[in-house]
Amino acid sequence: MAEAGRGGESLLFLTDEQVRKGIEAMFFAYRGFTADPDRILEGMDYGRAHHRAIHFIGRGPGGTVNTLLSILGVTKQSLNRILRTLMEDGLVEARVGRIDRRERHLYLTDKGKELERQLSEAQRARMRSAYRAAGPQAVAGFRQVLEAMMDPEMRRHYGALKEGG
Amino acid sequence: MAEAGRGGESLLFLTDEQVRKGIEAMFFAYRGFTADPDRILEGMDYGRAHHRAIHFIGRGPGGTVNTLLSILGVTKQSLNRILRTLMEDGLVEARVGRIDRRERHLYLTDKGKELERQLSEAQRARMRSAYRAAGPQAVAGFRQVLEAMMDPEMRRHYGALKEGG
DNA sequence: TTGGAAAGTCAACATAGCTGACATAAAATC
DNA sequence: GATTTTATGTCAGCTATGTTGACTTTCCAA
Repeated sequence: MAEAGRGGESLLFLTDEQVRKGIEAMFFAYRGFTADPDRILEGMDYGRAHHRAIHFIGRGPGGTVNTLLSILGVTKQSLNRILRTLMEDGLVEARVGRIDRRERHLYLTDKGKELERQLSEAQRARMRSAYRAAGPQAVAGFRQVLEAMMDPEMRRHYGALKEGG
Repeated sequence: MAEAGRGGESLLFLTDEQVRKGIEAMFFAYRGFTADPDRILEGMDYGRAHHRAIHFIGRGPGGTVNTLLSILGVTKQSLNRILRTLMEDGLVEARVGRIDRRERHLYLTDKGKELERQLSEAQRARMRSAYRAAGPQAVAGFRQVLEAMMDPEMRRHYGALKEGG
């Protein structure tokens, strides 16, 4: 790989080793990223899949099952199992669509919102602390790289969620 | 949350919304991050766990099972199943320790190196392309935030892997 | 030399993915 | 009005990869 010593500084950083370190950074950081919610959920009958469903239902209340399906990228059978338990436990509510009555629109109940808040707070605390440690400029770069790493369809979903900055 | 309008610009970016977007960026980007190796492995009898084992054995040849265990953060029983199939298939070799004969030192065979190369190349291509799209400064920020997000023990492993810049 | 700790293995179980087949209801189309 | 398509849900069964518990082999130290 090594693109000759004289490469402009715009290319110099792309050594194989640098790229590998990026890969490992993603791996180790993702573990930290999920660690706190995982800890909260262990003991309850829920797992990471429940967390993801709760997160995105909370983020886009009234979304349909199909929407959630394409955000999460799992099969309907897999999602259905999760949703069923969440509804049975009264964390999520599915309302029949008024315009198209085949659709189910998903909402968090108060109980669901409470768990969402708890999970989210733990995860945000870590993210906020990482942001603080790295500084504003690093945060911008972080988001740029991650966005460039997404598949186009995921980037679409990502962009569709309401913006904060 | 909302830290009053007058917060210095060093704090202003830490709105709840910004932090949530960071969380979602991690989620969607990680999907892209694993997508290419997953595609390669589907059809073979291997999954993501095999990829991780192959990656870190390739990265630190001669490491013991215990080292790998603490890097991967799974139980030895879980790792053992993965390692057994990789050894049966002749991708990984375990050599009994010369000093402490309880230890097994792990190495990739030529066949193992070949699969490692193939997986790594796919993943590096995406990472490199994201790096290019985002630019050198963004890459530095990306790594800073990810590093700050790791649990300390993971950061230790991360730092121990040979540096490239 | 014996007993505990460490490394690794075997067995059994749980979670959450997957595919395939099928059911139901509603909407869209012909 | 009949047919087809869409959205959702369900059953059954498979796979990958986690888990715990019990066990063996090896090493070390009291």
